[in-house]
Amino acid sequence: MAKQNTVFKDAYNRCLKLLADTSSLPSEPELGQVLGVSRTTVRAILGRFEELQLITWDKRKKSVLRQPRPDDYFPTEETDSLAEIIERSFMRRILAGGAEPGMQINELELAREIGTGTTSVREFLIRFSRFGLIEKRPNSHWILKGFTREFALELTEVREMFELRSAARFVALPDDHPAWDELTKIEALHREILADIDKRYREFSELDEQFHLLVHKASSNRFIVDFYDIIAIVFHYHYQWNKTNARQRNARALEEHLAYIEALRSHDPARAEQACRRHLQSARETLLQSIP
Amino acid sequence: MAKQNTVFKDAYNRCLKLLADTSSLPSEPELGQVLGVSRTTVRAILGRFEELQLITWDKRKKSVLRQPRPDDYFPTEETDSLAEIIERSFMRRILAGGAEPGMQINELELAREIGTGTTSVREFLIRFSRFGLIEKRPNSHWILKGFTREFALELTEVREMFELRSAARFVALPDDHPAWDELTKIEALHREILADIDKRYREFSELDEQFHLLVHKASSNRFIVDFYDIIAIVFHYHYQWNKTNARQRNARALEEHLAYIEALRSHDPARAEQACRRHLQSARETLLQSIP
DNA sequence: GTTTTGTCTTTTATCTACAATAGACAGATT
DNA sequence: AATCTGTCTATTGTAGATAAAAGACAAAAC
Repeated sequence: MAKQNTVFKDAYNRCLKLLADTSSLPSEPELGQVLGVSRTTVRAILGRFEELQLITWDKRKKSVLRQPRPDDYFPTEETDSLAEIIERSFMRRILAGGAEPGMQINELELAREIGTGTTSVREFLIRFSRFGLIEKRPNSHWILKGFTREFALELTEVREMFELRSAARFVALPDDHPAWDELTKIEALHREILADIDKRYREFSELDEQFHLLVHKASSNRFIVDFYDIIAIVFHYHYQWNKTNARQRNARALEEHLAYIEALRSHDPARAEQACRRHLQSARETLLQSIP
Repeated sequence: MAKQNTVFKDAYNRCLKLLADTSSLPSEPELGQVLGVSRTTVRAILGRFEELQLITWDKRKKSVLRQPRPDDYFPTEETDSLAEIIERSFMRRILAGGAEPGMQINELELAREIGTGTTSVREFLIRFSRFGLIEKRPNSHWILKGFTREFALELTEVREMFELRSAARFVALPDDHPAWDELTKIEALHREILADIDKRYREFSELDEQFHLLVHKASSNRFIVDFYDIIAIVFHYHYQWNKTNARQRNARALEEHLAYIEALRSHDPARAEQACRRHLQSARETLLQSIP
């Protein structure tokens, strides 16, 4: 295969959901907009719908014939892009598995294990290298620098610089800036989850990312915002991997976030800095605790 | 061609220089060490030397037969790695040429113009994307964000944060840390160049990079040190491109560096911060002046 | 006149292949 | 005993090919 048709399959599945709600579908360009794909892909989806007798399709008329059944959907494993598959595979190996710092990483071997071509693995490693966890020896292998204590300390040092700066910018944002609205939404979600913490504490991870990204964006600095990718990926996999006391940790972090949000709202730089520092301090401790 | 043999050609040229000074060459592993290549490449070089009757080669005996002539060397254009060629080509297009922000970048077209395969161009763009000058639309083209005023401001903002922090670490370095020795060497070079500024002001660019990298390394933080790559590449191409008042600008920067170095030597954090700020301020102004 | 569709071209994502390079191992040499 | 050489294998860097996806343009439909 030259290219996985995951874009098609994923858009197809999402389009099936749309189809469940209406009796006829909109125009091709509009569908493309909604699904975030090109007309070529939209037409491929419509073609398949027609084949499976889900719709009749004659130019502008696209009438729904029947409701989609569960087996009309493509299995979710097939809708992940290759890059996602490689990333997960790789992260599992280096975070969960006993991967020692200094270990060599072999493109060919990785590709064989994941069942993919070397090019994709190679491109992944190049992209991934900016996270500071691996390093290339030209004309030779990659070296795993490892998810070590030093890594975590260096990461949090920069994170703290960036987030303090961003928080300072945030409090100075004009009142009509859309960030305030988003902050309100995020705050509401915090309260919802806290109110039902025993059942919903797992939702924290995603919310955490949303919140901090919003703060970082206030910096209006692409380097600061981009750096948040590193933090996000580290915490993302870290949460998946280290689940001890998750409920309690998340509850605490939610409370800290609420205090932090309130401080941002106060427009008082000193208060914001204090709340930010307090939360970052405990985030750092949590991260460090999980590293042997 | 599957792979350019630039490693061979470059090592071959360097080995020719070694050959000019001795009557016999050391063992294969030792040569490999000196040249930074594997034994396979060393043996290829020795084989070529023998063919060209530069040496006789019988197992451990490698006797020099004649001095190398200028035409024994490979032309320097052939010793640059593909990545270097692509980088130069690309930077020329986006810095010198009238490349508008928002312009689309086409992998295939770039590859054709440079005369290389798409894979290499693609990998270059992925690596280059961390510099924040281009951005990928998945399944579609890259977008040039451009070397704009905002870019320069965002870059210098982070640079200033990082360098101030690094300078603060530098003054606290123990007296026996090797960085002090290197600082002494760099200072001496500054004085040499200043003493003959009219002829040697062009050497500043390289020295500037060396000096600031040394300071950044004091942070012991991979993210801070890695970020310096971005600054280095921007200033590198910027110096090549904007040569107005170069002599005067460089003289001023050299003086500022000397004050900065002295302040670092004083071990006084406040003095170091002041000197650092002063220099960064004028570096920022210089950079901004060159952007329309 | 604007939007949509049908058709066609171009570009990207990915695989495979192969020369250049690195690296491993046993036997030879000091 | 240590190092070096000869030989062999494995991996990387790069090109080229191809299906998937994007996108351009004119004719058709509203």
